[in-house]
Amino acid sequence: MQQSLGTTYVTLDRQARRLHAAAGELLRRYQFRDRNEICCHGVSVAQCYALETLVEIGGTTMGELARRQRVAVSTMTRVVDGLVDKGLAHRWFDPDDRRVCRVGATGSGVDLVARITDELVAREKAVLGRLPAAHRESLISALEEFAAAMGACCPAPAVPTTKERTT
Amino acid sequence: MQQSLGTTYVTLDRQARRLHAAAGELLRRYQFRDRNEICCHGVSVAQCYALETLVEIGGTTMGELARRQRVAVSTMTRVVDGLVDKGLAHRWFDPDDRRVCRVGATGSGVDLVARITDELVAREKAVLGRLPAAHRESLISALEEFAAAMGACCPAPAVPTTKERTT
DNA sequence: GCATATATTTGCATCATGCAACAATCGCTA
DNA sequence: TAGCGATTGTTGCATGATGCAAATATATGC
Repeated sequence: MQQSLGTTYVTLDRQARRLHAAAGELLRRYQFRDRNEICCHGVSVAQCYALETLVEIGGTTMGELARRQRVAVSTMTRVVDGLVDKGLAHRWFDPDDRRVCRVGATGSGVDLVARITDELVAREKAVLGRLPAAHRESLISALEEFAAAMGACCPAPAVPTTKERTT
Repeated sequence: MQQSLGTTYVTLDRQARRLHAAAGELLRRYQFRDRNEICCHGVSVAQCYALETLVEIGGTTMGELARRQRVAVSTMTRVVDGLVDKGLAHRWFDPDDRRVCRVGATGSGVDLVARITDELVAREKAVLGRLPAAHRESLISALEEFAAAMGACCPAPAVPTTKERTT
């Protein structure tokens, strides 16, 4: 396969369009899956994502949580409100800086995330099972590399409303 | 690397968890990108997706459009309402079956999709450019295969409110 | 102590989403 | 041809996500 500079560009353009299509399709499939699988557990999709992050990193501040989920802090306020109402998270002022709100998952929050994650991971397993075993590892590595490249490429100030300082 | 039956299962479980994490991360990045990139063009994200599909398949019915986007028909009604209000799509009754509503993109709809798609594809190109050239093709193929496997695995009745018959 | 910066919440508006009820139409059958 | 059930789509209603701007509370620097 010989490539001049010109065909390289054409190839990249075609690849980008295929990537656009495939990623969009994947996005919709995941959104659909999440809508259907998560809500039966009594939490919304956004609440589940936030709680998952809380469990994963073991508690943080509102700003950091919003940054990770890539939503406005005000949105995260309401998402966490819901989690607190349901007894899945707790929220308290940081004694060292009382402007800061620290958030953490409660015991039942941890349990719920475990249940939901197990369910979703089981689905991932089923999908992986449909792929040739030799393709699985490379798919996952490619996804990880891709997500990292996207993060590096689209800087994303992350917290739109207030400037977040990289501590 | 030797594998007993036991370690195979362990590996699959670990892979599924990595897949879950990577896909979730990717999902959030795309959602964030779409929120920021699409809305400046005067359409919502859902409207843009629907319009993109309309352009791609050259017009269809409400039910089919809803099925492709994996949302309820009632939701799609409102999304298309918005597109029609903006002059980006048109809607008319099918003469052969007047229950059916056909939808299509207008000229300005086609133009808008072209503008937005170009912008998004340019971003995909930038991301691809950050990957080793040798990885690009395999990433895209893997994504396509993965999306297909998800579709085959999670049947997804597709239209939640009304039962869709596989014609 | 006061001005400024930071972290978060609240008010407000927009939009997505699903379900249930309704409306219009089609196809079939008596 | 009238009627009945199925199909297709829209509307009313409720829930929830989202961002921006204003307000609140606290910290920091002078």
